[in-house]
Amino acid sequence: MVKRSETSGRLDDAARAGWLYYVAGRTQDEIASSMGISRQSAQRLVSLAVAERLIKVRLDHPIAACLELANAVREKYGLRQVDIVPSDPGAGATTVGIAEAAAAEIERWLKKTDPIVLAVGTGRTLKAAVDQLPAIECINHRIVSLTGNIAPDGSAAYYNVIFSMADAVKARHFPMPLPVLVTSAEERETLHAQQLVRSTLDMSAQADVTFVGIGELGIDGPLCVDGFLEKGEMMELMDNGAVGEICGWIFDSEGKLLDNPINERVASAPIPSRDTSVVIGIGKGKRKMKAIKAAVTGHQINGLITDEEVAEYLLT
Amino acid sequence: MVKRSETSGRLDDAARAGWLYYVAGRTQDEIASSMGISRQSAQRLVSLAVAERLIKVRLDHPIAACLELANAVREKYGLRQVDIVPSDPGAGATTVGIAEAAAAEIERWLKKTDPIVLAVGTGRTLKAAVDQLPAIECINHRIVSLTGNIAPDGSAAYYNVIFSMADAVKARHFPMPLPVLVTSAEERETLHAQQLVRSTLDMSAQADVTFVGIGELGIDGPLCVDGFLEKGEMMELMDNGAVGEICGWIFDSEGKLLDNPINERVASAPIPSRDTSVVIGIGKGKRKMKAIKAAVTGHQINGLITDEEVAEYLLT
DNA sequence: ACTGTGGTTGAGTAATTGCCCATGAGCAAA
DNA sequence: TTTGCTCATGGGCAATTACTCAACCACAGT
Repeated sequence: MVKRSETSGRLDDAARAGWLYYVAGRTQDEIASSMGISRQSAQRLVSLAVAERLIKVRLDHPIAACLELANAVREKYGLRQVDIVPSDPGAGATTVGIAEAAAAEIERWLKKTDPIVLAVGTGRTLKAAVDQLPAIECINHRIVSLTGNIAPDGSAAYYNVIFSMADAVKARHFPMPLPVLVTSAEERETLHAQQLVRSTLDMSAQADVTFVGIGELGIDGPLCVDGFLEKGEMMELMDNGAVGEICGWIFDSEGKLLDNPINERVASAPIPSRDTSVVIGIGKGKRKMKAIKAAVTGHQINGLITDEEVAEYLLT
Repeated sequence: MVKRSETSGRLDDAARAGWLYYVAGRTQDEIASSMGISRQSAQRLVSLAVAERLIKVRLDHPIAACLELANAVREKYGLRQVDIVPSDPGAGATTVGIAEAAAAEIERWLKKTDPIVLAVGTGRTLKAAVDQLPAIECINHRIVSLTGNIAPDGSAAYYNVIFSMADAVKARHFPMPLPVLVTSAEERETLHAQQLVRSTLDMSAQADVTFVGIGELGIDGPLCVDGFLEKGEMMELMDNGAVGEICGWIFDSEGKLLDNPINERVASAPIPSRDTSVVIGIGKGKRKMKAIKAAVTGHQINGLITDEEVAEYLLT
């Protein structure tokens, strides 16, 4: 039995219980008696292990349907890489499944031995993916955020994922000390000219791989919900043909960045080159379908992680 | 509600069901209805996915390796219980880690409500473990020492752990009022025939659980250091194949007790039955490896608390 | 010392899952 | 066509697990 120091002891016990349950296949009763605790406590430890993401489950079998879809989507849109996860008919717009898949992909990159620059955008889906990451130590890599970490109300933006990532991944990380939207193009110029910002922007342009969430527009889309845009602004954007955004950059149904006042105020770094690096978009669900189709059509991204439902839509 | 065609393999369905169950966290009922099959079939698919190793579970925590080692050691040597603590490469032959683990295990037994007889041996490791015990009150239990409490020079032996234990644990405790080694087999008979000794011996034979240290031989081993044996005697023993001792009982590399004059002079109680009770050996470190391997091979013990280093050695 | 708060525990109970078994479909051999 | 075999199926039920709740404990702030 591993040492039972007060604080870390609980997680140790949780890990032990989780291992006995999932890996060794013991029942919770057996675990309880072997650890000298009650059955209920054993159950709690097991669910704690799950809640703390100590237990990672992955499916080691390419579901043929998903593979076929992935291939078809990749060919049709000329993408470098496509991952399709099964749709979960019950759960609606949640991040279940896609987060794990994205985390696995991120992990794959981080395990490379050669130093890489990994850029991340923002969004709930990406946040969920990052939360699935195990602890990794990769001193050689650098992680850079494409988007600002300051919310409209001045607080640190919750969905700025680089901080969550720093918790799990031991690597140098470079946040972007800017708001997401500034008040004018001129202000953006000024801010971007600062030395600190400048170097972060330069680094992001050299990213080897980039993970971004794909956001849909609409009055219940993230830009409105998180208070970046007013309802009125959103309606106007949509009237002008906007269908989605990546890191705040708004694009139309062809995937072309819109030439409008909002995009001039976006303080995010430009999306790294799709010619020389891998830019993987993450998103699923009916509401994001149009945005995703636009993003792949206009080559805002050259990699995609999504679900069956969206994949089938992309093929129609 | 997608009906699977027969052509798509059964394993695909299993993978899908397994994914929905383990990754998406749906119940088997939900999976059944979304795949258009009965709940039972869904259950079968899920267990098929597990049986076919489509589902891989891993524990993302440092103790995972220890648990796997423990399982492997337990199976290989047919032990009832094995605890492995992480090796601390910095600390050499100290009791760091293992003492806490052993204390936790002792505590677990003492917390039982049904009255038990707990027997203890001797040794530095066991002493360190007992020192880690918190104050416990357990009037119903009895604690009995297997070994004498009189050192070769006539003083009370420091490493007789039952007195340390009595400080922390409020329970009736029964030391063994004897030397560890007597001068001859005849003297042992005489002493053991005494009423007081007799009853303690009888009680030790009924122990529900026993904790013993595992001692290595050698001129810097405990038997020599504590003055029980002369250098010359030790060398002779080792020439005769002795590799370790438990409570003074010396055994060879197969774990068989040696049939020699020293063992005839050991005044300790016999090690309680490994068929009807739990006898947990405690020890770690390179120097004890051979002794530990012998003890588990010869079933001198049926439980083990050790460290990763020894566990790996045991598996070679 | 008092008290509220956060966290843990075991009991009880509802939900979920694992497994046995009778049934019947599919199929090859008689 | 019949027989015998295999195997998937769903019903039923026992085992197992998840969740709720009240009680309890430790502790920080009056």
